[in-house]
Amino acid sequence: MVKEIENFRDYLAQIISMDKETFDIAIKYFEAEHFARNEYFVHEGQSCNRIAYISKGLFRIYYLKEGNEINTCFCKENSITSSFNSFINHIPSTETIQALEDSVVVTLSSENLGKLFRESDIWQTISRLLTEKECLRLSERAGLLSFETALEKYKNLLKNQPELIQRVPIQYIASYIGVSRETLSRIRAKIR
Amino acid sequence: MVKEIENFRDYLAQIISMDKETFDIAIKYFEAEHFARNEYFVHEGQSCNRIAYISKGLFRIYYLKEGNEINTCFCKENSITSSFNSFINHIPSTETIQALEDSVVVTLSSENLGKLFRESDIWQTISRLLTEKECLRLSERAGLLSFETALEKYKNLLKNQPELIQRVPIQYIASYIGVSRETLSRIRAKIR
DNA sequence: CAGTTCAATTGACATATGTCACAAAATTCA
DNA sequence: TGAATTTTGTGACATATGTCAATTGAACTG
Repeated sequence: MVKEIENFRDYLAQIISMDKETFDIAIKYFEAEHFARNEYFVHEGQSCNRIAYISKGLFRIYYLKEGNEINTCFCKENSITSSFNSFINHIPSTETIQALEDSVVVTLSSENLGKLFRESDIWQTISRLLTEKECLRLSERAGLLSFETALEKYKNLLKNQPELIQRVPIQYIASYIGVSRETLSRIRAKIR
Repeated sequence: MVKEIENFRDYLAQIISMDKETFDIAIKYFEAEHFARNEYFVHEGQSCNRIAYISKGLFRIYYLKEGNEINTCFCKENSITSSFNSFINHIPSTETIQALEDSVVVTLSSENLGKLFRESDIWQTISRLLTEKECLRLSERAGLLSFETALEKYKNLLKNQPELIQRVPIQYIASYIGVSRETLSRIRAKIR
């Protein structure tokens, strides 16, 4: 089935214009994979040697802090997910990535990405642009976490990523915005 | 004076190995600049069309939130500073960058960076690697800001960037770790 | 060097948020 | 469908932190 590959093509087309052939040559390096709900893309401690374009579904990234799961990111369809630090620097991942819904992804191993780098400069550029996107996301998140009240942070999320509240359990949302489960629950009661 | 250019060369050498000539060709695009203490590299609202390698000195990055300055980053010698989102996407900066000490930098305009991209792939790679570094820094910062007590955050800073406490006014440190000036002051009193 | 401004500290107090315990609701799965 | 499990919501309470005000200390300036 090639639908997910086509989705990936469209996704990249939004980032950079690219010859059909350039992409087609790369297809051999891609791999379609299915993740059932609750399955793991990578576990903390494992090296994450591939990146995934999410064609369908939803993942969360979290790490453990004193036994509690801290969610740092929710990655939905038509975006990229990976444990970037692990992927880039070939070190064990400090975070776990888990499917929250049945998901279909297109993966690319770091080995194959290396090959693509050698085959065409465009992959180097794509990689840079995607990294820049990730940077932007992270700085927005850092801004959100500092100096906002729990209420403001939740409203902010409602504004920027309203679907998440429908698709992600509230307990996960809580740690994502840096408040306790109970506090978030009370905030939600107040807003209604 | 070329000392700051040589520092920049050494800095890049740590990131990627590079022909002497490749760097030398690029030198014509670089510009050495001095910033006196309290001078601004970029103001909020301005477009930040250049990036700076800091050969000597210290800068802070901050934005205004309800009249208060929120410091998001301190950039010291032998590192890069810029308002990245503005620089990359050619949009007005949401943040201000100010010298905290007399500083000497090597700047590169986005226009000239574009030229370098066309002259040699290596600048594309360097750009990606620097962006990846920035990503890492940001995700660490996000981790620090969420789910740490004020005390933990301060201790963390002491551990990871102890010089900052010597070089940066405490009030700036406070907003950097996301606590009030007064709270930080009390924490410091307790630790001693 | 005195005077002024700015930065850091400290106290008193209000409050937002975390924690623990339990109840209610929703979801899962046999 | 119904029991079991998980998730969400509430209450009571403790506490960390913010806010406002006053004080002390340091740094700059003429």
